[in-house]
Amino acid sequence: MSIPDPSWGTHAHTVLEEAGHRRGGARDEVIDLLASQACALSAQDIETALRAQGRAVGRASIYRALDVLVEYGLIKRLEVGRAEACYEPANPGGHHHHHVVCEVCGELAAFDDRELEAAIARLGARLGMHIDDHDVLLRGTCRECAGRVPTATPPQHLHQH
Amino acid sequence: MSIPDPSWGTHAHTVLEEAGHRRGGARDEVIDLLASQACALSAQDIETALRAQGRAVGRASIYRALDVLVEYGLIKRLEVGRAEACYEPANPGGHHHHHVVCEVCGELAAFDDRELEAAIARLGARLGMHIDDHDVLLRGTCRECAGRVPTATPPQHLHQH
DNA sequence: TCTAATAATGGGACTCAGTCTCGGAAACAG
DNA sequence: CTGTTTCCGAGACTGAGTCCCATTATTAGA
Ligand SMILES: [Mn+2]
Ligand SMILES: [Mn+2]
Ligand SMILES: [Zn+2]
Ligand SMILES: [Zn+2]
Repeated sequence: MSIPDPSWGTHAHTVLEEAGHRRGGARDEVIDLLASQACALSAQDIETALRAQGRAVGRASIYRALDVLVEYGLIKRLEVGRAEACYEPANPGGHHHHHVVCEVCGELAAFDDRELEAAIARLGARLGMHIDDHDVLLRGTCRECAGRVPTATPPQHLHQH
Repeated sequence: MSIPDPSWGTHAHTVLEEAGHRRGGARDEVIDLLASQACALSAQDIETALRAQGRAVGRASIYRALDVLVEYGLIKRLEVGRAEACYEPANPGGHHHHHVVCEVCGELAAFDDRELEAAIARLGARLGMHIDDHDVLLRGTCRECAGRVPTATPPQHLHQH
């Protein structure tokens, strides 16, 4: 999700409405914010962003909205090894991408790979159990950080959190 | 890691010793427990298990031990979408596996797939940045749970935590 | 339009995995 | 042995996420 997809917001609203959910201000704000965003956001990010634009929403409501959206497959929850989870809109068509995280600066980048997806699909078939989702996370050093690191450095240590 | 590998424990002790770490009771207990275990353990699991066998170890020491072990690549940290992380011994040869988690009962199973690893390796090369680790997690429904679920069930929802 | 039923909201207390601190214990080089 | 340094444990602390519940908003139906 490198480019924000404005149509995702309407789609999300529609899905929830058709599922019988009433429309409330808080959840709408969360959806609209996610629709306008290019990159995955944490619950914290969402709270801060909404407050900053004068549309503060209770923390409980943010988590509730995220739960519902995950439930309907409208957003994808990402665990990136940080303390908090991040969320990003999911393409209704099922097309998706995965991420590489820089172990040095924590930057998150997306990539999209047909071959990887194909390998996972075949693997699922081979396992003999029904697989309906998967996560892939690559860890490495981004270009910028690779240039900045002195040559005689001991192996990078990634402390949890 | 379906079968505990007793030699891993000695290997871990050796690596740490050669790296200049002093040998202390707490970390030894953690290593020995991990070496005897077939499945990934959380920090909580470790604390409980050690206490149960009368070898209680401070929580801080458990996390310290896990940090060091991750740092030297001796264990692998797993995020399985639960609240806490899990840890399991890493094969010194670099050979490893990934996991499938059942969305219904939470059971964790390991699998090992050459084709997937090859796809990831090629992908890393294509990305043009140095990748030194990766995670893959499949989510689905295990055989047991597939049999138990009534036919007219709405799509399984996986609530976070 | 009005109303009743019910879903959504938000403040704030609470949980609990993980972190930090610091005084004391153990390891080990010399 | 002894001094230096690392390791250890108790417990205070942090912060993401959860829970509760009184209040407010939505909406189907009269
Ligand atoms: Mn994929
Ligand atoms: Mn792999
Ligand atoms: Zn970087
Ligand atoms: Zn199951």
